[in-house]
Amino acid sequence: MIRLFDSAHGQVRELTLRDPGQVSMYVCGPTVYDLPHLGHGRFTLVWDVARRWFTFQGLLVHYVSNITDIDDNIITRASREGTSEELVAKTYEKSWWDAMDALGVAYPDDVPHATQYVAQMVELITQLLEGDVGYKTSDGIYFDVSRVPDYGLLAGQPLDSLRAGARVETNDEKRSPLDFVLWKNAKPGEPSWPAPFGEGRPGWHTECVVMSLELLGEGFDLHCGGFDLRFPHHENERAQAVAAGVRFAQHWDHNGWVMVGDEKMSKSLGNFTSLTDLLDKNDARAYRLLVLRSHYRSPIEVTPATIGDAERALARLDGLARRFGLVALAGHHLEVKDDFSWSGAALELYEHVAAALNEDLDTPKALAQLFEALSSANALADGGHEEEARELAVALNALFGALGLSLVSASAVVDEISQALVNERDGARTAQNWTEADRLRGELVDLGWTVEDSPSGTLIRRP
RNA sequence: GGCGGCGUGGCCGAGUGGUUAGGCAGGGGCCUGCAAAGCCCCGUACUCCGGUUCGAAUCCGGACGCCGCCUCCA
Repeated sequence: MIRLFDSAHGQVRELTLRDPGQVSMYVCGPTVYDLPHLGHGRFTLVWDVARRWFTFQGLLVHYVSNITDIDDNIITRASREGTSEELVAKTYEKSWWDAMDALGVAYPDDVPHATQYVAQMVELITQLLEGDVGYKTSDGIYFDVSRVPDYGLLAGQPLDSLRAGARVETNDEKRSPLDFVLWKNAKPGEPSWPAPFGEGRPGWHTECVVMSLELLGEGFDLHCGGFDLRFPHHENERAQAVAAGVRFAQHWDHNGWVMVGDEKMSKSLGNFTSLTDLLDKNDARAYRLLVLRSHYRSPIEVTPATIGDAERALARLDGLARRFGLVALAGHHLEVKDDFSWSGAALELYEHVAAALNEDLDTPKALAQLFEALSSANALADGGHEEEARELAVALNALFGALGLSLVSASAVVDEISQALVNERDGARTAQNWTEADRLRGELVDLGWTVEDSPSGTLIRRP
């Protein structure tokens, strides 16, 4: 049984599946008008981990995440740069997938682009207009939130109190400040599509509700995104589905914020803002580990210090991979439990990790258990219990892989000069010429190697 | 104004009323020719004030501080 927080209920609930053995999930993707930032990195990592974990346990996951390729921000950028909306979207979508690649976020099963679903959006809006839930103003079509009895479910507040706090600009034509735009009338020079109610383009909230239903069908299982999407975006998606008489997501979940200390973000302070930047400077796995280390609904702080901390922890994982010659897993491949064998300490570890992850995706708890097992594996090997140690190490590799973390044992290619120094040093050590051995170690270190002695002789690797 | 969250050891960060979270950094030890890697041991923390309880970081009340959402936003 998988239990997961449900934003619609404000508590952890069992994730009941529409089709047993299958999970249908929709994760709100980016609007591609700029480089991806740390927040994008977090939400993609969090839900990538959920997807991987569901898959690992044997569930068939249908994972859909969209690209919003038409939007005010895209239009603004295109006109500012004197280029087309299409080119802006293409450019930043490329950056998006490059970053996802680097992060080891697996490609979704489906990636709907908003511009490809305009016809279906027009259909939905037509239906809402017919029911008088949608209404015309001079600049477009709006949705009348008062027509949805439980509007405010995801916000956790009734309509009245939401309205009281509304900071939206007053628009005399709107029936309520909370009403949101379904369709924006075409403006000269902006992309637009034909519709019976007038040429224009869809509102953001309409895009996601249409795409998720189109690809996952009525009453799909899980709808996720960042905390800020809870209201109004997800509230409004849901409102449209309710008004259209369609069963929508059965479970809602939202991940927490990325903080960058209380300092303003700026390059001069060494704070990272763009994901692209972070990935240029650090091991991408460090961000995944950082994300896994705190609960997905808590805020996390991303600073050079916390990233560095995670990178050093990663070194221990890679040390295990080196010691046991483990093959790197994860990446684009989603691991499945049944591809590994489980018994003894490995099975026990799996069960503990599964218990943690199936209780609201408690990755910190799972990680604590994995790190403890990592020490055990090394201790067993130190004690000469090779078999047991190896079994545990293989299980650890599988479980880290289930979370999308690759353990890397491959050391850099050793050039001829370095290899000659290694050979020389082994000779010196055999001859017990410690002075010479130390001098040669110094040379290797100067060449940027980390030098370790082992039963089989000098080992060098890149730190 | 409404709704919600948070304040834990040097740092990050979990925590279901009583028994070790975990990681990083630091100290000691084992191993090693010396190192590195690895293993073992160590810090006895929980914003403050009351209360409930045999017992609270964990429940209740209050104070202080911080943050998020109510507008585009991951």
